[in-house]
Amino acid sequence: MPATIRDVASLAGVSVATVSRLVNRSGKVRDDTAARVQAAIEALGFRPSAVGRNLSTSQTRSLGVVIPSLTNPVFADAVAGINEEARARDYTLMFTATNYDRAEEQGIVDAFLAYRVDGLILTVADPEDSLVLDLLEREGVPYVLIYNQPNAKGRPTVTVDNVAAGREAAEALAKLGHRRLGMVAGRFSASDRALARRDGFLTGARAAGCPDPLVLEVDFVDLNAEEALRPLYQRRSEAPSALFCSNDLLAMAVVGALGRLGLSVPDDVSVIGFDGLAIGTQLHPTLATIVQPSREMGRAATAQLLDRLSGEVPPRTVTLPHSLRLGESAGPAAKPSPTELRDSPAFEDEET
Amino acid sequence: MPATIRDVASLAGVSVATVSRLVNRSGKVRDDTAARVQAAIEALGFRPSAVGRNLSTSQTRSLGVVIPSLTNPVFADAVAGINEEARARDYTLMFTATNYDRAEEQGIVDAFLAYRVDGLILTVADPEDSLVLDLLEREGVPYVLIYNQPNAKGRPTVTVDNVAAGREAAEALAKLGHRRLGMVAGRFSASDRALARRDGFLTGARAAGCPDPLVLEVDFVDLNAEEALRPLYQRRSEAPSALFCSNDLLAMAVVGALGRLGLSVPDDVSVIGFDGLAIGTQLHPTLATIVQPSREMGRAATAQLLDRLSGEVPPRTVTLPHSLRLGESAGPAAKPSPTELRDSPAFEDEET
DNA sequence: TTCACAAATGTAACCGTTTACATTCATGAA
DNA sequence: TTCATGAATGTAAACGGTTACATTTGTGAA
Repeated sequence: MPATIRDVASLAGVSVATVSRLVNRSGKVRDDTAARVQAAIEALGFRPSAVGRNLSTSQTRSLGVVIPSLTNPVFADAVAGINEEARARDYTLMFTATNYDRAEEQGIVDAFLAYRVDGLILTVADPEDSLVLDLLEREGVPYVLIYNQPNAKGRPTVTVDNVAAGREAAEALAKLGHRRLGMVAGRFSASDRALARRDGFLTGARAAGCPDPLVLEVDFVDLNAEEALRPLYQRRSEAPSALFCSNDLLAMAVVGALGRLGLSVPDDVSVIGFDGLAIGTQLHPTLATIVQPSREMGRAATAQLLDRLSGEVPPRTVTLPHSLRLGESAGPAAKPSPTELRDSPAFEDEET
Repeated sequence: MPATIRDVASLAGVSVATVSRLVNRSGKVRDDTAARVQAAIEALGFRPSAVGRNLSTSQTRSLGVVIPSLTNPVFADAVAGINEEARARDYTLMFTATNYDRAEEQGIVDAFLAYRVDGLILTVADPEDSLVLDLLEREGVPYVLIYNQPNAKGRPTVTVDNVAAGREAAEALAKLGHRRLGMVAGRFSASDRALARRDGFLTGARAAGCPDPLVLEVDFVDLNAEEALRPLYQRRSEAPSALFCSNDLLAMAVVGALGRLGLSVPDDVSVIGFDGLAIGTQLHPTLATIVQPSREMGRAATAQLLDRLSGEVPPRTVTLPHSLRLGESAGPAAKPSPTELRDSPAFEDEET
């Protein structure tokens, strides 16, 4: 139905090659012919078909984006960054969320490959053991991971140092005087990064001489933070006085749940999240968190991928800097009462 | 580089037509030939090119999605719904965010049209006066709006009744005893729905016999809620005791800002948002809000669009039900002190 | 066995571009 | 005027599928 390059050519009385050259500035055309062709293009409302072009050039100038979920704003931020960079370079995005479902992941990548995307940006459950990534390698389709941990298979990733960040979270809490630390995380099976953050957190806690933090794994998708925390805070004196959460959304829920359990943040319990969601700075108390540059990660991943497509650079793993944002939700530990001092499991570790 | 249908055909010793028929189940092929072809497909790792198919069938089984921003989870939720429905029907999504920028909007739609998407789902700044929508009409490309207000031009939209919802917000606050109402909104120029919510809110306030609410327009993208609210709450007795916010993200920021200004929610000020973001139920206090079924809106828009593509239904505007979720952030108005009673502008309106 | 008819398969044009290569045109030098 | 040369333009073959139509094969009835 829409006008084709042949329609334009015949209306302007030139060959398709000339039209193509003009449209793509890929060759010289005399000014007067150019004007005639241009007029024909406008008269017909000619819009070159990317489909035809894709077929003939065997590239699509499109990228596939595969992330677990848009419900977590951290991914939305990354997609925003991907979108910006792709737009700037005149690439188009094919997009989908997998809802943490591996079969879905596979189906989607199949679809993207059928569309012949030039490359993919994705976050997968486990990069070490991922059929989709194996498939991409086999087919030679370039890709970059984001958020995923750098891994033994050397798969190119743009991320932050989750282990170091976890360690810093523990250190920060210890420096505030907390001894009884805890961590609340989503299922580790769905998130290699949460696992890395935990490892760092445990290391940091030990290094600071704290007893091993309690780690609470919760169902992030269908969360009831209050129920999850209630048993823990039934015996308040033994419960963690500071909680590290594997992401900000979780941290916000934890702060809310503590409030509803009658505990004050940060007076009774400190909470620190991970992600650096913008909304965290607006809340009261503002959310303490490890900030990762999500938008920038999206941009960087896209930039690398597109550079690779134009053959300039090899795949590589990039670690972007994170930072600690000490919001109001993390405060100094309360001075323990004499009884608590005696009962506390932390007591024996205390320097004297 | 990848195997083509001709490769498969020649390896299996059949014609391309037979391969095509098998792949698409579009015609009969004898069992033994089918097996031979199947074997060839697997041997070559043949993956039919959507590009070739698109060209020859002149459809792409892809949809364009254009929304203002992913930073607001309400859009992310809708996209999740769109994604689900599209996947279920085997359509692929091309996606982009416009950052509330009209030029960007135009460029993106141009790109999507070049890719020959079969249809579009979008949220625009102003559906009455939108060059992109005019363009789509002209080109005869089917589209559905989401979130946008039903409009004079009869453009198909999936939305909630924002006016009624705004009215209900006012009524709910009035029923809690509030008289001095206020509204905090993003720029109306970027959001026809915020405008509709305001209109409804004002109507509702009047109907309940409240003085006209103060309306505060703030910069949503680069928000400093505390600064925006401070002047208002300098003279607390005259300031609104209840605030309606044009979206949940704003409401969360307002609750936070009030807290930082030393005001308690809901004891000093009640806050009610709009959207029904999931995180609102996790906060403390939980966020009162008008819930709109974002995911469902995305699904419904997609379903309608795809049904139209298969020629079954005409375009139409659909209004989905919203509901009031009375969270903890909205509470009864404080009994005014005698002085306040005398000074209050609301006093004269009070029933006696 | 022959024939009619249906089932299975094949042939080739077409979808809308790009582009290598061929051709024509304009220009200035001889 | 003729010719060489470079600039401008044209021709036609891809690219990877689908599909109308033609052809071949197989089946059962006469």
